[in-house]
Amino acid sequence: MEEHKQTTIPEIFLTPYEASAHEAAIYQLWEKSGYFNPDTCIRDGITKKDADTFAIIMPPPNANGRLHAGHGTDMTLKDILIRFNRMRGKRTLFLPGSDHAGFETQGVFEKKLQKEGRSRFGMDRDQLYQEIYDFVMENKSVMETDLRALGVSCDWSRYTFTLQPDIVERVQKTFVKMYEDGLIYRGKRCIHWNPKFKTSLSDIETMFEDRVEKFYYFQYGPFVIGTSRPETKFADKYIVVHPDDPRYATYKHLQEFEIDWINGPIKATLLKDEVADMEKGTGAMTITPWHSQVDFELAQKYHLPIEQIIDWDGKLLPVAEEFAGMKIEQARPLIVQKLKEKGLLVEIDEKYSHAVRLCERTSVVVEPQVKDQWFVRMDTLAKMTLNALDAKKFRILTERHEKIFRHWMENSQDWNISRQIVWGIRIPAWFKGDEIKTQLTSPGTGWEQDPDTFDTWFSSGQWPLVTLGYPEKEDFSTYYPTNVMETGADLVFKWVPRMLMFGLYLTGEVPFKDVYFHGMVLDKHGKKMSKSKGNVLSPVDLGAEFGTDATRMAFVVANPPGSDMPLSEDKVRAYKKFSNKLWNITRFTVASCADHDPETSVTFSARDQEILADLSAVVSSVTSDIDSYKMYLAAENIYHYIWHEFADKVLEESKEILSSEDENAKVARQRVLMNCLTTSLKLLHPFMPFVTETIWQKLESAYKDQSLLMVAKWPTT
RNA sequence: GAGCGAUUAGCUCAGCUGGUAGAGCGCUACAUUGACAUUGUAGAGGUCACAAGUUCAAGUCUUGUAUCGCUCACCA
Repeated sequence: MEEHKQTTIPEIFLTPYEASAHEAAIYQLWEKSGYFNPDTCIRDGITKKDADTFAIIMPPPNANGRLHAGHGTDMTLKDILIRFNRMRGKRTLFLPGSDHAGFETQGVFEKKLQKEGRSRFGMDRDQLYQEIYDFVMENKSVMETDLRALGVSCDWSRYTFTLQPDIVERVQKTFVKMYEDGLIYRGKRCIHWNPKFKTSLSDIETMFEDRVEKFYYFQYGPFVIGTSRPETKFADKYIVVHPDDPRYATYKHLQEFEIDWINGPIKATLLKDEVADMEKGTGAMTITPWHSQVDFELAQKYHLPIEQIIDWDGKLLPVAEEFAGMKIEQARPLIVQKLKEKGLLVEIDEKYSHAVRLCERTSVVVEPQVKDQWFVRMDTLAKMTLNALDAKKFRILTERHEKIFRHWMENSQDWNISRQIVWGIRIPAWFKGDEIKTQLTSPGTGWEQDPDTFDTWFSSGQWPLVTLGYPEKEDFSTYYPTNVMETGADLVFKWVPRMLMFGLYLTGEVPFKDVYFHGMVLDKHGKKMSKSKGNVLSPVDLGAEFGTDATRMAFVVANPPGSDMPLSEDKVRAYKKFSNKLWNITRFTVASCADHDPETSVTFSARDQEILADLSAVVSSVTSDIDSYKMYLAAENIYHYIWHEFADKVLEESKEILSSEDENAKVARQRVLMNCLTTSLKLLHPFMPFVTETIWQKLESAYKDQSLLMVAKWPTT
């Protein structure tokens, strides 16, 4: 008997589970089957032609680097949903792609240029574009390899890149349509300017940093004004005070003063306006419309002249006279010194703390500048989106994020979509003198195309539409709207609202029904992962060391929607042990059932029935948990069942029955065990696809409804 | 400055519509050629941040306080 068992256990089970020995081959098996593509599933009769659809558009990882822990969570959660629904017989599409990530990629590339002692300025536009293109293509393939390593079951035949010609054309057409509909306008506004990378930025591409700096008080005629930026004050000719400020009651609105200023006498005018804050400093300020949004708006209100003080490189212009050509940091102390010598410096507050706006990607201090740019008018689109939310056309799974989302939507400013970089989709607008035309091809001789490109979010905002081939392709009518948008909470403003706005605007329908935000992956102490702290865990490296399945489990368990999750190697290691536990459970079960004939009829004992009922209960709870996006509970549930119920209790108590003389009882129990095993493998497959499929491949075909577990039928109760 | 969240066993966290606390890891003891030491069995460990309130009954609802964290914001 012992010898018989030895020969029927596949040899593979005799040594511990070694993930790296199986994963690549298993992925190849899946990919070769063609079943990542729903059309192939229909062709082979695995999925019914009229089955419900389940579609997820992959948030395109930026085509400029490797996958990080954030992607790990992201991809794992989506792949679980996809595998689950595929096994349930839905027409399931996971559509992959990558994003050119305009400014970010160009930033990465410019660093590379810098190392080589080169600069993009002065480079030919087409040459620069081509070089970045080659650079991105190289990195793109790395990213695709990483996705495969994570076991992501996406349909590679539908792979989309944001700069491929049909996508570019679609995005440009949207621009033209929006311009015609009055949702896009070109206007001179005070925008965020990055003087180092020489491009404008939208609000969401900037961030604030609290800094303690000097705050200066200067005598400005009869007033004392405060400023943290003396270098912008050369051309300030208007003082603003609050109309109710008693300190300035004796002065009149529009009263003029002859005063001595940095570079000599000037004529200044008093404005009384409520924007002035009486609590702030002396309650009096001068305005610099070209370099401040508030001041710019005030200048527009009173039709004041505006003048540029700082150039596009961040250097002072001739208006600064002796300081012209100087960088701000260099000029500031000299200007203060000069004012001090003139007796105009009243006081310096050394500990003034305020928020400084920085470029989110490069941490360069942003300089407000007035510039002609293209803007998307947000009011109509935001309202459209909020209406859809109110009408429950889509829902945000976490209440907290819904609040945040609403608040942002209600307060969103017009969106600057032009960028002064080459890496992106060129804006299809043409200029001839003061004339403007928006169309995809040149209107004729004498017309110059706008050199600017779109903000990345202008194209990725249309991602669900363009990937599915809006408006004419069949995929669009089949899979739009998609089921769920699962993405990082950091995209609650950047990406999600834009997809909703574009989707609703162009099709009248939301692009997805549910929005699932996952939190950030933190290190084991709950700190942000960052290269400088050296606490970064790469999903690919973790997968190589502990197995991809273990890594996936670590990303899912205890990771409820909306909250951040600490991750440690210990956690991953725990699930590596679990892979091996499952491996040994299989070894024991298969060995114990080697002489079992799956065709014979059996009579279950009361205990057998109880075991099967328990199994059923697990099936239904795992199913409903995933259905309600509680993957974190489902994963724990199936883990707990397999280890502490199936292995610790069922298998242990079965040992006696399996070695007993009661042939009927033994055969029935064997049937029960094989049932528990195959059902467990199915339930666990979405979470731990590799080890479950590896085992499945070694099971006798009589126990399988499909030769690939990936497309086996999800158990029902 | 505003908003939001968190505070439960040493660590990381579950505890849905209120009824006298749970999981994983860790720890302790014991077991070991018997599917698996990437193991099993047993066990220790918490006045659920603090204060007040509602209730027959409160981690669970209300209010306030404290600490931590996140996000947003045109403060000269």
